[in-house]
Amino acid sequence: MAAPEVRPRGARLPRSARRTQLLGAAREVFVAQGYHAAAMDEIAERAGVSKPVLYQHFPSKRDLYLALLEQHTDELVDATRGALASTTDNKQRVAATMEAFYAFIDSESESFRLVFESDFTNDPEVRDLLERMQRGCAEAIAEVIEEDTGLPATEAQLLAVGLTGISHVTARWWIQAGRPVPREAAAALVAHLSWRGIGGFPKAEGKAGQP
Amino acid sequence: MAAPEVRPRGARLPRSARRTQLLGAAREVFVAQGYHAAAMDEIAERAGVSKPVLYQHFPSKRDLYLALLEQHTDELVDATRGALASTTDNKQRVAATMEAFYAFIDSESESFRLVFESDFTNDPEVRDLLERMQRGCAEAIAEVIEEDTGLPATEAQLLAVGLTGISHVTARWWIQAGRPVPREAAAALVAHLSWRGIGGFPKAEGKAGQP
DNA sequence: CCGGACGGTTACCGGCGGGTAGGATCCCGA
DNA sequence: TCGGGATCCTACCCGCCGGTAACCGTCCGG
Repeated sequence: MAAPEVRPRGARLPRSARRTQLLGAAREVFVAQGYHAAAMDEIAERAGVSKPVLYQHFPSKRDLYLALLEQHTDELVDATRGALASTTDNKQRVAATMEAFYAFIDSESESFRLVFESDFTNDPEVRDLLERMQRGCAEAIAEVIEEDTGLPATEAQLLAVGLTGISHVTARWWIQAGRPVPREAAAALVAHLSWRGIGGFPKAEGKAGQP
Repeated sequence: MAAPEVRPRGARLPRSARRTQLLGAAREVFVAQGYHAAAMDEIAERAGVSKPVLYQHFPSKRDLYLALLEQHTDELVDATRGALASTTDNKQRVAATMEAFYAFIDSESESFRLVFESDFTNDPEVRDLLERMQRGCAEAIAEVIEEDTGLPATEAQLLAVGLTGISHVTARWWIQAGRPVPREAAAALVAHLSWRGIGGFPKAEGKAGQP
């Protein structure tokens, strides 16, 4: 691939600039290799720097990973909140949220892999961050559901989680299958599924369905 | 916890019995710790046996994990196929499939964690197994969708994946939240969501929704 | 009584990779 | 010109764990 392999060595950088650059290199490596297979040496090399420099900015591999992860989970929660607030028509809300979700997953950096394909979920803090993220997204959605349907909180939460599940799983499938349809089409189809259900699709002939 | 810690040492077993027992011990450890944190020593100890015995049955940690994983992915695909074949009414098909999915996840052994929370997805063969599993489930569902709606294969596949996504994500949430509602209720609610969509739930007052 | 197959054990190796000690360089203000 | 405080490097340590070599007891057929 023509990815920005190893950056030129030798250039000195002010502390904060170096830090963000290291985060970028770490993201690339963690996304490509996962937490366990990623080596600190490799992250350092990718950034054009030696390992101790990395440790001057982050106390441990784990902390580096957590910093990165938090950044991206926050991003998704914000995107979800934004999409929900963009309209008051619920059907459009669903569409907007799906679109936001697909946009998040479709980013060049593939950073969604950190969030949805983490291989460090054994760590309690990682679990906690991911759980928080899901709560953040689901509660925002559940609030709307609860308000508009009068369902009990638990049920609303379950439905909300279901909606995030649709987007999450279909979006990853869509990427992994090589984006077989345009992003907007996929998001729209999935939004339709979410809004009308699978029973809401037209029947071909006299097959079974609703009476 | 009162989990069956370490089994009594000293008993000799015929080869095949030992093998299945080792698989059981491995499942317990992998489920509790994940692939990376699990040590071969611990699996052996859990089975009341020494490490070389483990290696007389499985050539490597990776192979052991793969054997275990394949077993459980097959299980889920079969359950899905069974549920789809249990009726010809599509609405009931959805309900049955959800119920099957929830049953799979609600097993005592928590073996679903191997499948849905694997920390070894970096491995190509693991990826392949999981991908196969999703294809297996999704294609079975997509076949029905395609046949009944006349949608193109890709679209049907996307919808099918969406339905698996609902079950997968809600079921895990339901477990993680401490099973806040009975399993049948959760499965039924989620089946309703899948069939009618979020737009199919009753409105509380004069709020936005379908016109 | 004997040999060998089978199931099991202890004790060890080796490398990978996270983390660190100690020193070299360079910029900048006095 | 001369500290001194950044920034960065080479070189190393060491613990963990997957995997193995070599050996032991026991049962069974001849």
